[in-house]
This record gives sequence, C-alpha cells and structure tokens, in this order.
Amino acid sequence: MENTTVRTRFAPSPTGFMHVGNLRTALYEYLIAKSMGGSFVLRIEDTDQERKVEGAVQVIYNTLQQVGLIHDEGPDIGGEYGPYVQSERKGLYLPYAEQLVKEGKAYYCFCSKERLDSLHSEDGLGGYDRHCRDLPEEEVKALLEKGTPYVIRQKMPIEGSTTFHDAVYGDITIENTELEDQILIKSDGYPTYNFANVIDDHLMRITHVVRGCEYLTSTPKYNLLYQAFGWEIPTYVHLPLIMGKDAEGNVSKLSKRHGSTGFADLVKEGYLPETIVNYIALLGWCPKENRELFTLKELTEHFSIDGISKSPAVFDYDKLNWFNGEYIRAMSPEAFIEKAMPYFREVFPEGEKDWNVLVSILQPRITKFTEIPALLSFFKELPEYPAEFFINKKSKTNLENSGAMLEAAIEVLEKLPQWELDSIHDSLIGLAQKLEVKNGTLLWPVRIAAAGVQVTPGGAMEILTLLGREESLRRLRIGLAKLS
RNA sequence: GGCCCGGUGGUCAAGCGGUUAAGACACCGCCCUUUCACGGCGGUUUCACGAGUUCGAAUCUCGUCCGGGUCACCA
Repeated sequence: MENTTVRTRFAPSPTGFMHVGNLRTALYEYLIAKSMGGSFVLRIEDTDQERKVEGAVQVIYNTLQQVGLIHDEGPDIGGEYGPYVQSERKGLYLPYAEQLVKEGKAYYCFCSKERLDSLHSEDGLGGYDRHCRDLPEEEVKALLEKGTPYVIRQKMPIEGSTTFHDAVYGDITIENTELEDQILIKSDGYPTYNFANVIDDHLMRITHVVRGCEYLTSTPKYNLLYQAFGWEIPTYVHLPLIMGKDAEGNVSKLSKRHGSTGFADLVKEGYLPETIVNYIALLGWCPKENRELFTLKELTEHFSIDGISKSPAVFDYDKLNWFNGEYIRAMSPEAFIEKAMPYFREVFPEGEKDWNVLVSILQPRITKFTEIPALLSFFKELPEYPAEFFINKKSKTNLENSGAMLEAAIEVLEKLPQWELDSIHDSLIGLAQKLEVKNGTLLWPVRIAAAGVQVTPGGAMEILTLLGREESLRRLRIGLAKLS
C-alpha cells in the first residue's frame, strides 16, 4: 500500500498555443492523480525568455478550465511548494549544481561555442569530448577568477549502462556511452530544462513523471541526476505519441499540416470541450470495460495506468465527429438552443422563431454546431432548382402528379386557421388520406417546393412551419409554376 | 547513421499460451421514415514477414522489414 500521496504535474511552456498532444498529457496527469486520490500541480516552465509570448499563461489557464482539469496547486492559486513559475525559481538551481561540483559529480566547462561546434561532424553526430572534465583544480580556479564564461556539466559514467523502469514501457536500458556530459547550468546562469525539471519535480514532491515518449531516451539522464543527489526516483509514465495523417495519407507526429491541432482551433471548428477530452482520453488508453463515452468524472473513476498502450495513435477526425454528435444528441433542448443560437441568428437575424422545431430537426443530425448555417441557408432564400427535383421514385412522384399535389396542398394550407406544426401536420396527412396517396407522394413535392433543395433537415411540415404562411405559399406557387 | 520504442482490419483498439480474434468509427446493404440524418439489424476488411520454443503461438525467443522517437548552452 502506498503511504505517500500521488502527485503529478503539468509543466507547459507558455507558447500561447495548446496542442492536443499537450492537452492529452495534462489529462493523463490529472487522471493519474485523481484516480488515486492525489494532487495535480500546474507549473509554468518559462525559462526560455526568447520564446516568451504575451498572454500565453492565460491561454493555459483558460484551456484547463474549459476542459475541467482543475489543478490543486499552481501560480494562480499557490500551494505549499511554490513558486510555481520557473522564472521565479531561477536562483534556486545553481547551488544544487555547485553541490555536485563539490562532490566531484559535476565540473566547470570553459569550452567555447566554436570549439564545441568543431566537435560535431557534418551529419550532426559526435558529442562533447569531455575536454574540461579533468582540468587541474588550480587551472579551474584561475579561469574562474579571470571571469571566463563557463557552464556546469554533469560527469556521466563512462562505462556500463543505465536501466530505468517505466510504468508503460517496462525496463529500458541504455549504454552510458550514449550519454554526453550534460549541461546543468548554462553560461547565462540559467538551468537547462532537464536540470530544472529534476530539481523542481523533487522539490515539489512529484511522484509520477508523466510525459510524451519523446523523452524516453533522455530518461537515463534524469535518473543519473536523481542518483547523484541521492533522491528517490519517481515513477515514470511515458505516453505514446499522437500522430496525424496528411493529405497523402502519410502518418507522422501530429502537426499543423494535419488540420487543427490546437485545442482552441478545434473548439472554434465546433467541437465541444467535453468531446475533445473524451476522445483524446481514448487515444492511447483503453478502459477495462468495453465502452467509449466518458465524462471527465467518469474517466477519473475508470482510469488506470495499465490501460495505457505503447503504440502511437492516429488522430481521426471521423471518430471525433462521431463523438461530437453523440454529445450534441445528449444535450437538453435548452442547452442545445443556447449553444446553437449564434448560428440560428446567422440565418434568422431577428424575430422569434419556433426554436423547438429547429432543435427537433437539427439535434439528431448535426455533428458540429458550425454546420447549422449552411444546413439552413435555404430558409433565407429559395435556391434556383430544376423541375426534376420533383421526381422521386420511392415517393412515386413525377412531373405530372407533383403539380396536382402542390395545387391540393396550397388549397388546404390557404384555409388553415392556425399556422403551426400540429395543424399543418394534421391537414396534410388528412389531405393525403383523402387523395388516397401515400404520405410521401404529397409531402415530397411540398418539401421540394418549400426548400428548393433535395436534402433538407426536417421534413415538409417543419419547413413550412418555420417559413411562415406567406413565404410558404409563395414558394409552393413558384413550384407549381415550374411544373405547368 | 548510432541508440531507444513500437507493429492486431482504413482508424481507435480488446487480447497476456488453447477465443468462431471482442467492441467502436468509417464503408456497404436492409429496415424505419416525409428527403437526409438519427435509430435498429446485418455485412466486407486484421494478427507485417521468416525461423524457433511448444501437443498448441496474435500472445514467448531470435532475425528481417516497416513506422516513429531521440541524439542542443530548446523546452
């Protein structure tokens, strides 16, 4: 039984853009913590001053809030292990590196950039030659006193291998000859990403380091640092990558050319935040029971690390669309109206409409709210259409009987006392019975005349209701004229 | 190129030495129906390849091939 609380952290760089891959990492970090009753920490890694973007931290807060990944500690809400912004922690790293130097586990390196560059061959291969690893102490002292720029590097073992355990991938062994004497402190005094990460994770008592598996091969470097300090090694959880498919069908790491890959872009395209969460949860993780629809709360109840898969997953918009449709269908009519109203207003800029009729014809069919305006555009203006639209084999309509049907429908509808769905419905069904034709024979021509398109959301009655009496009759007469 | 990690239908995937190899998306067909959609029913399509271990391999081992990742004073 574990007696320490599980703590995970999401440590994004504020770039102003939340990639879905990052978001999924955050989600899994949250789920691992929450499924075990632990804490989820937000830490901002902003040591790269050059890449700083205005308002970027706000994007991170907004995204996490929209999807419901509420952190327990972070820059905005504080916590026991702050500060939670790396730039506010910068003074803290150097002493740890100096401690390692004192203990003989790290050293000052005075090599110039130029010298380093010359070490690398044309193909980019070749690492640091450990030139400064064994400089005599007096020489180091002299160089330091002269103010020579330096970095601090860790002494990596020259022989043997390093093995670490990953909760997803199992034991992984890497030869130490693959490891370069890594830089801990840069010449500007800032820590490198790897070093700051280890220090911060330890200081913040992070128990599970969860990240994309692009970090798999650099994990031995982390381990060697923990070992150098004599710190407890956290549980590593490396996640399979999310891939994208480009126009030619080639698969590679998900990026812009695969379409929208930012959370904000997907939302703008019409995907619900809960859809996105549900979908990405399943990219690389599979629940024990055979089901797919999960709210965030349900995910925390069902998540477990052993369900994480090792192989990369392709981000599939077809499946995303299906999920979004499922979420839309599950909404209450009120919630649907609220979400859909901005799109309704593109078609009906003003006035009241029978919104419930719109809900009834749209909710079962749309996959994204952004589809609404195009679906409804025929309401705004009757499109030009050919008389052939009236021919439908299944409904048994043709150029001859369609005219008769329209004529009969116009006659009945003109006399309707109330222009609403039920009365339109009853009168037209009644008319079909009286004429002794199947419903479709009457309703097909009416719907075509009312809409001017062959495929419409809703049927003839809904369309007539929404159009109103005057416009409906006008359109039916236009249809009739086409047929005579 | 070295090293690391993967490879079950077009996609997400279950599977942990014996299964008719689940399920979902997509696709096709049928039903429902006032078109399309929703819903219901059914169908096509998979263990990368080759050896080995075993009575028996998608599951274990090795090799090959393919895909990806990584080799910074970036994070």
